[in-house]
Amino acid sequence: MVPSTQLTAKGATTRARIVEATADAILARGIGATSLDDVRTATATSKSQLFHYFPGGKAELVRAVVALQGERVMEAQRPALDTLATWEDWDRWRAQLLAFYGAQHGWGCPIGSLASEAAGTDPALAAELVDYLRRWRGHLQAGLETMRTAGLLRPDTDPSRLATATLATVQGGLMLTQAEHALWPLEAALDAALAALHAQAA
Amino acid sequence: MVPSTQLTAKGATTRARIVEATADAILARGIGATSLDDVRTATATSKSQLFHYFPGGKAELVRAVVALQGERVMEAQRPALDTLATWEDWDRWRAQLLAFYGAQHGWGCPIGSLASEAAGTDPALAAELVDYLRRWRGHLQAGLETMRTAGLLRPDTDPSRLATATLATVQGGLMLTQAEHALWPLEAALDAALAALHAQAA
DNA sequence: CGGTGAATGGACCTTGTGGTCCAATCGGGC
DNA sequence: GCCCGATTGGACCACAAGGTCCATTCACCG
Repeated sequence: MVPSTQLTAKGATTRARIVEATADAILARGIGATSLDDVRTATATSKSQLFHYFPGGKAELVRAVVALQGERVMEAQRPALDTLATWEDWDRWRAQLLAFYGAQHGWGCPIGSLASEAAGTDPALAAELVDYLRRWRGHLQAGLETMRTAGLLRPDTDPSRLATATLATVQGGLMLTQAEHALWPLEAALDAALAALHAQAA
Repeated sequence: MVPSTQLTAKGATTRARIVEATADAILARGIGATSLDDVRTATATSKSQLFHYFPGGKAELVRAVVALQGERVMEAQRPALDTLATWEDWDRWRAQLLAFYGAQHGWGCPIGSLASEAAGTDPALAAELVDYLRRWRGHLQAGLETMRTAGLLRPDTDPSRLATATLATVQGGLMLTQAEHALWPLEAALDAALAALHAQAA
């Protein structure tokens, strides 16, 4: 984690530029189809810079991208994600998701798509991505538990399963978004996800 | 489409063996991470055989795999997929999906995962996969329209959006299945998908 | 049983890619 | 201004992967 070499302000800027450009490239084409030469070209850097800032090579660069994108996705849902205690909170959450993914360069989810790709190629990276997915689900689950306790959801509701299903619907919607190059599948998916939640209302 | 060279029975067998083994490999590791040498090893064939049966090289082989897997996925849902006219039909459909993906070697959806991967790397292949997804959604939509006409669903139901959302939930569940290496996310997702449908019951 | 085209084996080529290395330059602190 | 480490440039390497090619074997058919 701690860089073996000290970073100056200039260095930090360059490093950030590399990570962000790589994040864009990976979102567009995936990990396997993004070469270091692509990154080099997109950032106007040299090979030595890439390995200077990421001594671990491509794997370390990809990990940095995953960390960046993971935080971005979580942050985009805040503060709603932390307090899904009322139906209004869920509506806000829905709106924030649509705003984030609608404004994003390219389609699909930077977490979900990579999780799918890494599952079969890079177990370590896949584990990191699964971690983000579980944290995401955890937030949804916590909200559902709060609402059940508050009597907004039926007592027989299973927050864990319902949170998983909600996340699944969002992710599936994003996959279709990626396939159709349009946002509406995510809208439709979110509608249905919230409908499934309302179906459990007390 | 028509092979430039005639196939004997032996040849057809070899060809099928190659396609099936490649399908397994691609399901496990994805297209980009499956090399022709992997296929060679898995099928005990030579380079010349691969290009003899698939003159178009890897691209043509992958297309054959997509066609095989696409048909398999659709077939696995039949006959329920063609007549989703009652709630019992949807329950049967649910059970068939779980049976198919539970018995499958490896996790995830051979259509959805590839659609996500191909979206950023191979537009032509992506189009083919999107076609399968649209046909899939079309079947769900047809069922919903039948049910709405029959008065089983509220008149203000939008079969198109609801079908999209249902497919999204299934696909998202399969993605989580791939990530968690377990079937239960798909179960939870299907529960919620059917709940969302029932929420539109007349 | 001989011939003909399919089926197979495997060497070889080319390109793309991750990674290494060394030299040159920049830039802030003494 | 000088020094020293951070920064940058870019040649170079090793290897994997897709693809080509030719020679050999196999199997059916007259």
